[in-house]
Amino acid sequence: MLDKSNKATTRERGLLAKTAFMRSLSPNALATLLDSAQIMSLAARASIFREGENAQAFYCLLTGYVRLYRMGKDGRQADFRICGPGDVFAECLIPQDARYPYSAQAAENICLAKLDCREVRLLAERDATVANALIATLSEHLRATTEVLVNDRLHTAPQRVADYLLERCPVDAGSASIRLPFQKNLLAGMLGLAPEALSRAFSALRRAGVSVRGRVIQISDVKALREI
Amino acid sequence: MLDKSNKATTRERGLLAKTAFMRSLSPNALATLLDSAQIMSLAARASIFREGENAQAFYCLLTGYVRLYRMGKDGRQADFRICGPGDVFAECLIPQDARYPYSAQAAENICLAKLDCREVRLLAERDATVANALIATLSEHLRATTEVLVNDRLHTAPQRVADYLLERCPVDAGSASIRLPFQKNLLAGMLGLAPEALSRAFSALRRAGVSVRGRVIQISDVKALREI
DNA sequence: AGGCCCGATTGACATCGATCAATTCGGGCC
DNA sequence: GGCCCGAATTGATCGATGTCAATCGGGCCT
Repeated sequence: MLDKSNKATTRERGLLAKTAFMRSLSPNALATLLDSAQIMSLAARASIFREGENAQAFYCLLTGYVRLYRMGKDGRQADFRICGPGDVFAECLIPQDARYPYSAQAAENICLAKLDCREVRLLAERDATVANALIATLSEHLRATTEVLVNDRLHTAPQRVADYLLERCPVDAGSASIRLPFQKNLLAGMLGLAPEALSRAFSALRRAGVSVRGRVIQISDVKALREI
Repeated sequence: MLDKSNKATTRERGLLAKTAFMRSLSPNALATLLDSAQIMSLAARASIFREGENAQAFYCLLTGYVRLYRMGKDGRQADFRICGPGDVFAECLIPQDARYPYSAQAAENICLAKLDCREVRLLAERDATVANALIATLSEHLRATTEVLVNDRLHTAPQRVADYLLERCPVDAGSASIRLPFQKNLLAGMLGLAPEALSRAFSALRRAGVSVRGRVIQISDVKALREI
């Protein structure tokens, strides 16, 4: 479990700068953040932070995937967001939230940048581009989370799987082929399903022209899938 | 269905100014917003805006309750947030979201203030207190929505009802009495339940010392309820 | 190439919650 | 205080999904 924490290399600075969160920052703010970023690598399954820990960092994922989840009293855990390359998470920007309200775990080997949220907060006060980026990021997360919540309440498992697939199909394709960027395990969690239920949802979609081989998913009739 | 749209009276300005969103604004920004606010009253069940409509307003609720919901293809609708007095909703702050991604409906007779989100956006660029207020509001909404999502996935109906009750009990009380601020209908929606399921959840909680009479709920043993 | 191991699938079952229908309740109004 | 309508409860049933257990399969390592 490599856990060295380094300054960003040129390559990493490039990756970070292309991120949705950093793309629109003023050159000044961007430089400040890049300079203070700590780059770290973590092995699959490593914990990034846990529910209740002191929240002073703010993360930007460079490569790999991360699970954000909460645990119930009985020990079961529920994912509510899966972060991929370029995503920002744990935006603890209001001073009040001193503790992380959830846990974060590397779903595979990852590389991420750690920022100090106090610093970001102060920067946002002086530089409107930072404040704007925060607002845009939060808005987007809120939209996405709301979407997930509504989907859970409105759609069955096969419908949610179909939605997921359709979101990454070219809009006007007749057929399509998709390669999942991670294990089905993760996909199940992000759809709020047990792995078994995901499997069954895929079988249910066979009749709609969806065939699965490992991580590769063939969709013979995109339009038909939309009707599910 | 009264739908007049007026300048804010002194009383309404006072209410608005005490709102979580406006409380921390600079005097300048506060005055600007209060001056441009349109106050309107709507009858129960009136639509405030609908999914897909042009999003140019930003609302702050003064009195009553509002349902935010989305509709599925089959016409069923799912609430994802219930707004009460002082709440802000439809924060369409990034220029990109030109359309409301959901619908809003008055759950009872309400009084609300309508702001221009373009104006708020511009104000946020110049005044850091506005940007800060937006960040705080969005953070809080994100936290709350995440909480709901996780609760849905982790807890059964009686547990979610118990959670709701416990959140509005004095922390250290042995017993408590709560008066619901709205119809059970609304509560069901906000917990993601059919009204029948809410009823059944309440009966299930009888064994834990919860008794219901109309809108009044008696909890004989708060600590016991926590164990559910 | 073979074997191993973890992830994925399948089956059987239990449980939860939605739905539909039939009462009952409660609160607002006269 | 009584009436009446909409809201809430209760019952019966069904479908969806979680859970546990067994098996299968693919990828990876040697």
